[in-house]
Amino acid sequence: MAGNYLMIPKKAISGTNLEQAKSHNRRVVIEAIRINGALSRAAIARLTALSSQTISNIVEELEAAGLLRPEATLKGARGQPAVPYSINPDGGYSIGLQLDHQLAVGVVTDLSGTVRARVERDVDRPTPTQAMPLLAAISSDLIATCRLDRTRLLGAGMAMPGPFGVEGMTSVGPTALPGWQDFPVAEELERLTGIAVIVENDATAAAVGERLYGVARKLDSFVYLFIGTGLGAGLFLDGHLYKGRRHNAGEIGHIIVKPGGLPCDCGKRGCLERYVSLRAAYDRLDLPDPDHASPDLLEELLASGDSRFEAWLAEAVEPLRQAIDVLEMALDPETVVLGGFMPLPVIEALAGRLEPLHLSVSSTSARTTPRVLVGAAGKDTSVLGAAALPIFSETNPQFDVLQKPVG
Amino acid sequence: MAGNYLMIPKKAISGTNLEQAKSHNRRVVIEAIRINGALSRAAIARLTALSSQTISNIVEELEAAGLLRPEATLKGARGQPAVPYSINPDGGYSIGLQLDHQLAVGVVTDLSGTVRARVERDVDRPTPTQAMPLLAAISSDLIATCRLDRTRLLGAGMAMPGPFGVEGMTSVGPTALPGWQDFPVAEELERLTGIAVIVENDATAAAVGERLYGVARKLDSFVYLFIGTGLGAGLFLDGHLYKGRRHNAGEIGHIIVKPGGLPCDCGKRGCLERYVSLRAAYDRLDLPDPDHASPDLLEELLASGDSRFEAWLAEAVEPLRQAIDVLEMALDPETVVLGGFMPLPVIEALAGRLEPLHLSVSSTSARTTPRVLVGAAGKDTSVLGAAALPIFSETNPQFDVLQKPVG
DNA sequence: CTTTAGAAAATCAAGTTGATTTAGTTACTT
DNA sequence: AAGTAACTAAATCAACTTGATTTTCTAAAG
Repeated sequence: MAGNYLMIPKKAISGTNLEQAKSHNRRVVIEAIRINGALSRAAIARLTALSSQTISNIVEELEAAGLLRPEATLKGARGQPAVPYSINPDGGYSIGLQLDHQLAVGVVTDLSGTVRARVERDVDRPTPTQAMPLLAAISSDLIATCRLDRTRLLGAGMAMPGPFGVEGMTSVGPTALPGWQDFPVAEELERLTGIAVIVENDATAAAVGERLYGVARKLDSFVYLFIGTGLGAGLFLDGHLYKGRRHNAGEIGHIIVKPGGLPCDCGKRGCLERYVSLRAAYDRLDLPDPDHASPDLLEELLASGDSRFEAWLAEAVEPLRQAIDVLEMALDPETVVLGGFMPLPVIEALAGRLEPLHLSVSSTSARTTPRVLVGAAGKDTSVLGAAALPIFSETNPQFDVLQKPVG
Repeated sequence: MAGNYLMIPKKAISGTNLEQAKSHNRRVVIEAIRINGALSRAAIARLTALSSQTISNIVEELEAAGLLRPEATLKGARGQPAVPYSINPDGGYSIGLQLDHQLAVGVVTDLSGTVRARVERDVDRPTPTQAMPLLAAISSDLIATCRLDRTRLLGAGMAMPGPFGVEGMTSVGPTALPGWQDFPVAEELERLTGIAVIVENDATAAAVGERLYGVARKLDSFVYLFIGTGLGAGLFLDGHLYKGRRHNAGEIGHIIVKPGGLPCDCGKRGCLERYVSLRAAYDRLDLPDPDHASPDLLEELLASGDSRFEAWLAEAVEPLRQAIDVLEMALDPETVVLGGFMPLPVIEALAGRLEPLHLSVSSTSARTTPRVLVGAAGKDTSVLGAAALPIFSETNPQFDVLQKPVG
């Protein structure tokens, strides 16, 4: 009856102890403040169901560590006035890196997500050997221009197009970056920079950004639909980032929305990203050199009311609706957030034409959020998200934190 | 920048303490044994990264509580012989209930998932007022026939077709049960039986069953594709059951696989479950009374090589392939498990015709499990899964366990 | 065949950690 | 002056850890 595929004794989920519990509680405190804004100790205690004494101790520690800072005492209510605490932006910094077909971007953000420095370099479908030194140079530039306190650097996050490590998909076609299949990006960047690096696809990074600082701040389950050169989704489910078995969850660019439709380099026909993506738009416009077109062009064409661009818009809406439908049905999220490299006005134009959305499990009158939201971060969404990755991993309450490191 | 949709202070994730940690560790021990079979204390300690002393204490408690029992001492190796502990089947019981268009089934299982009693009643698209007393009667029958020790009853699980509470979908069409929209099933059953009830859709219940006792025992992330009257998926992701914001995650019966295809009662055209479901098969066979057809008929037609049934099979394969593709792309699971009310030979016939599957993120040579597996539980899969629900919720390590009950 | 060394499992007892409890104290409003 | 809410300090408690010890076996040596 049982599956005999894995006879190796599976490593069990590991136990926890007081130390892990404390780490969890610290994260819970930070998360409570991040979601709700400045909070007094008493308020945190109420929200987290921890005793006020425990919260006092944790807040004291976090303040000493520079992660929290007291705000002006709140007078006007009965009783002893409360001292609200907020997250100290200077409590930590993070480097965000983004690599795409034509652009490498790097930013430094503080704990509040504010950009402290930004660097941009042109690239042309870079291979790992070209990109690695460039990204390392970008991060040392960033550190230098900010005169960054390395001890306060939480790490670096990097966003790049997925999928990762799929034979016949990762390196194939105009929406993929060639030569990256199975390249150990994080390890190599860590070696070059000496900084801990977290690599995610651009959609996942963007999702984390929106969750920490954007429209998804209070959401437990949402999907970020990232329209870039290709198209992918970042999944934030039940308070956790869901990445999938091989880090490829959300790679829905190649789901079939029109059986027998436009041929795709992956070998299938009618893939979603043949209709909804920068590349799809470029192709539809019959640009002379679609490999080197810029998203800005689309913004201009939209503003000028270009008829061919309008035709693309019209044709893209139904596949996009289907993508949203599929995501809603499969994941029943609180909302779907739209964003990516596609210029904001174009995203908004698409969003504006979506109604009526398909009937789905999201079609209920008892909603507190709209079914579709436009992301807050604009076209830097994936670098900002990348920078958010280390902050997220250091401060978000997660199941893993409760697990003892085994070995 | 931030979303202003929820100005009510969001309840933060809550903290933890020693008590929660202990509860978590107890679950971790049980889970380790469930996944790996009988384990000595020392082995559990290694697996869970807890100290052997801690494990000794926990095992002692669990044995005293009747949840674990010692097996024969393992001699033959050096050192003091190990005493393996396994889960005591009689440590607890659970009631599983299942309701569908034509059948209500109830089972009692023990902690090992073994069926101790089974009851079946015919129904005909029952409304809540018809079904509730029937289900209550079934559970008291079960308790009586087993002479069940009520103190060892962990609870009851119930599986029924989804989606739940979606206007224009829950109660519409031949694959839905009418009159159940917004009916508080769990509350009502609890009131009638005095037993704690967990309600899930049949696919989710089946997923839990396969995870506890079936082919998915060692898997962290998988999808159960449930082919019943309609079609839905149960999602087990990163060691957690993912249910979605409104308990409707995985309701992919109404994703569009053939734009402009067969009309569906939900108002769309080309929905998946118009091609892959019991109902789809019945419809394709032009049965005189498809509302009262039985899955057994399909098994007979398959065995006899009926040409119309073969035609349905042939037509169902591509939509099924697409469904698997969508699930793989969206969730990058370790595997997709096939099952449901569709008779096992038919499931196997479908599975046998699936190759070649679409290229997806699951297409990689570095796999330890096949992309598609057939579920182990057969057509009782959803009742057995339902019975597994309370056991799962009482014994599986979950994030929530670490959270203090607030209030 | 007996003895002895070695190994692994299990236990014992003391020690540590961090949340909770209890009993205040402080600093406001009314 | 009374009341209230926020915060603090010390003592308590629960559960994991540590390290030494005991138990019970196998394997090798005599």
